[in-house]
Amino acid sequence: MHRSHTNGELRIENAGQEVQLAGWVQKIRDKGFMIWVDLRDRYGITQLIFDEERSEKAVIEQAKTLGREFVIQVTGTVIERQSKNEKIPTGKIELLVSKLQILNGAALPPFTIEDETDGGEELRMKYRYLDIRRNPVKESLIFRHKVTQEVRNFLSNEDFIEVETPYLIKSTPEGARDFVVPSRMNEGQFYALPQSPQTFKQLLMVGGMDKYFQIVKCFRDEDLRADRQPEFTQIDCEMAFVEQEDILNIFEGLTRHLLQKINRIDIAEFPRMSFEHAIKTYGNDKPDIRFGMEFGELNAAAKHRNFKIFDEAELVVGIAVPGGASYTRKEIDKLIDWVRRPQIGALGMVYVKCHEDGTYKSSVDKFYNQEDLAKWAEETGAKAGDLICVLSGVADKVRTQMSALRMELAERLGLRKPNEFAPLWVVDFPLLEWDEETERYHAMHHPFTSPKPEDMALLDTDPGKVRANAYDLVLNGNEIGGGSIRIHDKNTQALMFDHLGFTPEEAKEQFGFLMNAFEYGAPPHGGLAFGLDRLVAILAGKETIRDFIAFPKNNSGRDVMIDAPSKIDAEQLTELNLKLKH
RNA sequence: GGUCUGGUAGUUCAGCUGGUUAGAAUACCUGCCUGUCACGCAGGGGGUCGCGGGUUCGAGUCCCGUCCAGACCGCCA
Repeated sequence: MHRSHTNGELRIENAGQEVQLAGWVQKIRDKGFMIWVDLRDRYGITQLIFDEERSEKAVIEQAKTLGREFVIQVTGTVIERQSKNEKIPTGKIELLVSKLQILNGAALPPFTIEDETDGGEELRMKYRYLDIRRNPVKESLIFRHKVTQEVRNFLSNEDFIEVETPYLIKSTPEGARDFVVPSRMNEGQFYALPQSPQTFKQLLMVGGMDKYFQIVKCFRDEDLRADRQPEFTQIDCEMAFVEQEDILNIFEGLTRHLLQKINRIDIAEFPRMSFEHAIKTYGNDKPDIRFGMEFGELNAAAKHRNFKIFDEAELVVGIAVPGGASYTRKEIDKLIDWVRRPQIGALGMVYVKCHEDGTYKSSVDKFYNQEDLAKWAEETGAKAGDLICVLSGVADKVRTQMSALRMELAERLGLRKPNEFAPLWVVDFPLLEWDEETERYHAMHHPFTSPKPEDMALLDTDPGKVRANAYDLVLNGNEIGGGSIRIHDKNTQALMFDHLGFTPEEAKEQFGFLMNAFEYGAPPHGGLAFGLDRLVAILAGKETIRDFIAFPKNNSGRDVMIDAPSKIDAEQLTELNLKLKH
């Protein structure tokens, strides 16, 4: 078994050479007098030829037994093609086969191994190893490799050290549900798989590692989505002796580096936006700023005109839809239906058409005159030819609804261009978030996040108002990274746990190791983590992260290829001292 | 935990208000074809309509249950 070249390599200059190739049979075109076989490997396709006149009969007979996806090795002479194929790099040559060896036969694949496969999602996942033979999946995995390689290059050049942290750690009730692993040697006790290496990277800072990173699997036992997997990869980073500004600068640099190396794009603007501004202007904390359509708050110009719905609303907010004035009644009704779907949950939508002649036509002309509507146009930035969409209600709900509408309209208008990139930092996140269910404050980021010193006084009087030294990196409407300056002294950390409703005993039980470490000279530190799967997908201009994961799980957390999770036998249960309820 | 959509040939799908022998494309098999590369032409095989129950003279089609898949809400510090 030997190959002298790959299937993507041979050119017209190689004509006359005797070579050995190996790979999979992509396609057989049997014309009777000649048989062509496309031989495929990771690197490309080379056409093999078996010819009545030039090949030995035995070799032709052998070629007739080939099937799709057979693994073969051939020896032959590179010759110039009579009819060339300009579409592939090897299209000027073909290999006149003198010796054919079938290394392995193949059952008929359940779907076609082509760029546009006929296979559905489930089937492709069940036979993922066949799916990976297809160009789009193969290229996606190679693309991911390039991204991680560039991440390692950049961070290593910046003196970061990659350190591995354990996967079998301790369960904590904060945050997402843990995946849990029973311990055989410690009866009745369990490890948890890390939701992130958070505490370990902080301990590495105490250990003097200064600048750390790790490309690391994390695990969260929560329900999945198209872009959410139970195990996913983070680029996890932490630095000591830094302030927020230092971290933002380094990772702005990493983001620019990736866009430069991977996408050949130099980012001009890399804005920073406060959480508050993002919420008010875009209705969420991960704004897509590739396009405008910013919120205009219309309370002043919409209330006290006897329109009851707006008068009773906490917030009236509008956005301008470019060119939307030409929408028909039917199209607008459809839009109204769209915002009224339970997933969005708006009760209705008011609209204003901004005509070219400077007049306005609204669905609420009974209550508003042209002057009022002109004011709305001003607030939303609507120009002649635009449509203003207006929603009202409880402020945070309206903003969420309007944000969904903004994204949907931008999608329909083609404003979310996959090869355009607009990164930004969202900063000054609130430290705490009120949780209706448990009726207490939760850490918005995590309990190790440092409050802004100037807001410390509010911690007792108005905890919801306290801002954190926390930041998110947002790219094209996706949160791709988030982090914070951490608490590094014992007393502040104890205070935080207290505000989060931990008793000192609980805090000690769960995070005693961290509090202990803080007694021994913890440096000021902070960091962040990128979601690698999503980052890679976005850089590639794709929506689904699954193509960038070699062996992803399905909607219900199953690996349909290996059929996991699965039952374990009674002996294993006994050994682990476990008993199933049912 | 909830809402919605789907499950028909190896595969992707069509199949109308219930009505003869369930179709198309593609893949596969056989034959033909002197330059194919989405090859072409002729022919052929291929189905427990996810599973269980019900309504009906009659169910792929209607109803109930169930399983599986997908999208979303809740959830994801």
